[in-house]
Amino acid sequence: MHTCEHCEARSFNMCNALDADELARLASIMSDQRFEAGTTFIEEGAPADDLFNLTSGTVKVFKLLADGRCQITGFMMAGDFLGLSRGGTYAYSATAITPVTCCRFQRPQLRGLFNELPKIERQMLGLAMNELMAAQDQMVLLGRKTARERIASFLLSLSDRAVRRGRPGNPVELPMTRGDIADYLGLTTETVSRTFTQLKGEAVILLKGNHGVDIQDLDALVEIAGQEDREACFHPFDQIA
Amino acid sequence: MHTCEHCEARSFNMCNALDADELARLASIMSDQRFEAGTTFIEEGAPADDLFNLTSGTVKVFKLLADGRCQITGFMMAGDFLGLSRGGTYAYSATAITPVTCCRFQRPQLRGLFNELPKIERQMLGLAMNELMAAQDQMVLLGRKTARERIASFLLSLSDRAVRRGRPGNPVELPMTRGDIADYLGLTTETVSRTFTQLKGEAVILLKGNHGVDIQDLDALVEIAGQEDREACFHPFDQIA
DNA sequence: CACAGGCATTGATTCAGGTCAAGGATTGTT
DNA sequence: AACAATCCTTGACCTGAATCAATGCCTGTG
Repeated sequence: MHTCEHCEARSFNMCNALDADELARLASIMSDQRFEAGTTFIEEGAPADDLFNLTSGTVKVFKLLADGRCQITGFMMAGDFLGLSRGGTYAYSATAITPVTCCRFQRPQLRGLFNELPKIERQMLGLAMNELMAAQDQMVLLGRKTARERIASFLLSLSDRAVRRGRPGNPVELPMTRGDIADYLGLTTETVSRTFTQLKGEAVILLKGNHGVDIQDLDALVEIAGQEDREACFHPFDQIA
Repeated sequence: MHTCEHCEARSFNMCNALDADELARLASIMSDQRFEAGTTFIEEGAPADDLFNLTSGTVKVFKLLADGRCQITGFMMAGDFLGLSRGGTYAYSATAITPVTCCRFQRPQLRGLFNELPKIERQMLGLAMNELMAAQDQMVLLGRKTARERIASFLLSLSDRAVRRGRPGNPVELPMTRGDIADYLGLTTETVSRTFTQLKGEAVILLKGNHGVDIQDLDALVEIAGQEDREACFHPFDQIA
């Protein structure tokens, strides 16, 4: 049984602000859950009964067009929450790309807890704002960056996220496939592959099998990504006011 | 002097949940402000001292790359809030594209009010979630839709927003320039113009000068936009839980 | 260990949308 | 009314990334 006190995701998720008693209260309405790699546990359009808070593993969040085109709107990791709804149904689908553990909440119960512990609500507002800012960065990437810039930005942002979670920023772990990366960056598998090869040829990165990239020349990568505001990239707990 | 009781934005912004006393409390820390068309009143990177709540007019929110490429992340209208910050500085720039009126709050004071009136915080969480879902839709558009699909989706979403604000959904008002539309949809001015011309040629729309579009064949436009989930498009007050 | 199925790379070719360039239509100003 | 100044449209051409098509490489399974 998972206990919140030892949760490795605790320092950067919605539980962060809670003391031991409040944590126990939260735990009482929560159930631990595990999903195998490949499991789609949220389906766009299905009744949005639950909310999830990831504690380990990586999840892809995506939307599909009628003809099968896919846009991945984010890769979720420990501390991220999942389950946005629109009119009572999920706004997107979510599939585990590695084995995943998470806390599961039923909506009505969580709503009750919000009234009891407004701190949680505030914490979630902060998380939502951060996600909104990340979404805006992604719009810049999708609307205005070249394939090369997209790949460079992607590697840097994965590296940053790893560091923020207390893991090494290099080499970068890529749990997802080339196809997933393409669906996240608005490209095709082939273009992703070609761009990796190109950066490898320039000695900017080194490919370590299919799921790892060693950054050999960080400055060059930052230069290519063209995002002046790199360090400003993610204050963990900005609040709206 | 503007009074909250008669505010036309009240029914769809963060003040929605407040009673008369609470509204007065809010008004006490707020100042009315007006900006002429063309005024950039939020600059990315500047100290984020204020938060704004639009009451009329249209604002473009955008981010710039070092070489001048621009991505507009949203057009804000009555009821929308502005002023997201990251590490104490604004996360984007904002320019009025029509004359704009808004309520201005100083951050520290608003923070104090959040503690007093948690209802506001909840209301803002709902607004933020809605914005996040809109951002995800925009990622699908930017990453995976064709120019034709983008333009059709754009016209429909403007029409929907007008209806939600109690205005006619047709003809659609376009206060922004072709260049702004391009910067929002990840296209160029020329492609926007050509696509309008093409849709006009197919009798799907009718151009009414530079700032109006008459939708002649709504079904065709919906078909072209390819967004199955049109009616689900924006429950005004979905809450996180 | 072998082998099957998915995943990744690479090459050849195409095409949607970008770029460059020239007029035409609005809009606000004196 | 004449004018800039800006915005919009249209045309000709180009190019970055998509598509089509092999082939090679992992990785998990019996």
